[in-house]
Amino acid sequence: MKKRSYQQYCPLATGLDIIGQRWTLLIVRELLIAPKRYKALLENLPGMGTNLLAERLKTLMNLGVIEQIVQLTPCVSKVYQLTDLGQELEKPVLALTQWGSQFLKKKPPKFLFRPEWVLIVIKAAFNPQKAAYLSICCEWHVDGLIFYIRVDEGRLEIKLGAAENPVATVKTDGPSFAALVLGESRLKDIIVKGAFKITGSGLAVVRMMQILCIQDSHTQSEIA
Amino acid sequence: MKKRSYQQYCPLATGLDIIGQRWTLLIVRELLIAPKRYKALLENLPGMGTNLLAERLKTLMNLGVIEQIVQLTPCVSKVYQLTDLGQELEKPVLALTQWGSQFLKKKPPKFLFRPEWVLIVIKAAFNPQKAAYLSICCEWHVDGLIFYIRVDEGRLEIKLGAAENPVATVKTDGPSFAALVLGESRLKDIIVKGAFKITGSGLAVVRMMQILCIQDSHTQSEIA
DNA sequence: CTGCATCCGCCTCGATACTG
DNA sequence: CAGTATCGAGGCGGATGCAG
Repeated sequence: MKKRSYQQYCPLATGLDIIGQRWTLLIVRELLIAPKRYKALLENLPGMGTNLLAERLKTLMNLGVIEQIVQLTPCVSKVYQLTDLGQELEKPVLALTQWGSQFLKKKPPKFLFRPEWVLIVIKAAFNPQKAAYLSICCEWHVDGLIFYIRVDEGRLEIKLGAAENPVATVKTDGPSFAALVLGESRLKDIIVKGAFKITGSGLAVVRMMQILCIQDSHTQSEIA
Repeated sequence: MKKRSYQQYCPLATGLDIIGQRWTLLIVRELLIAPKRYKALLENLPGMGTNLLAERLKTLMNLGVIEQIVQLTPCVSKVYQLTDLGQELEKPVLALTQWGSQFLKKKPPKFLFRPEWVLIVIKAAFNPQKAAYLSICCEWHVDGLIFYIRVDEGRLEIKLGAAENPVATVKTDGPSFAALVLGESRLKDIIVKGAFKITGSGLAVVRMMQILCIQDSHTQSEIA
């Protein structure tokens, strides 16, 4: 039960002592998307032993990174969620996500995929400057997952669930959505393939995707 | 020799497959400060097996994160340094550093300490808005380590070595420097203790430290 | 002396089985 | 559903050996 520590008076080493072990940041990723119950975490983290998950959750709770609460909607259940301290891990997670995305392209398609993870990529790649003077809200249905993306006054909002007043609704499949966001496919090609069904303003969707797709760092620095 | 992978089509998981193993990000931290030779890395990472360091370095080289070059100054030697790809890890490292710094305060003083690490904290905590309209360059001698910090037009520059035209030169010890940057001691108290010797403009040093010290997140959000 | 490679004991991890 | 218990395998840490 004793922990392995770097024993260094350094914030990075101290942080890694807490969230640097295997699987821990992936647990945080899952909870950044939404609070989840024990079983849901296990399902999204295949390969992780159930004992290890239990121990990680216990440790993170002791450290005040996550907490366990009783959720009332949509049904009564015990779920784990990030505390404010844990929520502050969003910045590091997004930074690592942005860095890691350039290695993703040549990955075998056998790997596990969840459309929620693409939402993190969008957050990581978001550039407020590109979104200036735009105000769009789209609802998405990707592999059964429903969420909306709202861009307004240079701010980005992504939430699970249906939107209130979307200007467009898009239905597509996970791989197409990922390829689009990662810049591996063009919107035009995916629409032609028929994997993209738009209800409402198509122009709004086009505009939004111009903002959300990953750009290479050269392009980004030009704009900044 | 086979690697353990998360097998997920997710940028975060992919990134962690590369730099998520034990010690790897600390190697990156060392190389973010300056290129180093094998032995120097080993000295700054006590507890790490020499075999493990060799294997990590090899892996990182194969992945294009670091490279080995022949350094000519100050003496001819083979050193490891970050590639452009590796340099892009600065953002994640700084983000994790900022997060981890709030856990640092109650750490036992027996832990290993290097003044270079404080430089990363300064970079992580730097807020361009606070530095607006300021132009200061100070040279520091901390536990024998010489470096300078330049603030100019909202930009921060930290480099090892002597400054060209510093408005002030400060000599102090590592713990005082760390306590100051981490906001655990006030500049006044450290000067009174005699652990702080300023040559040149004392006001410049005071101004600069107001910028460089860690602020709690509440204060930062007020300014932003 | 630096820059690794080899060997070995141990701790962590991953899979399965089991319990409240 | 939410964990706990168990155990084999593999990554890690320390000591040592060796070549340039």
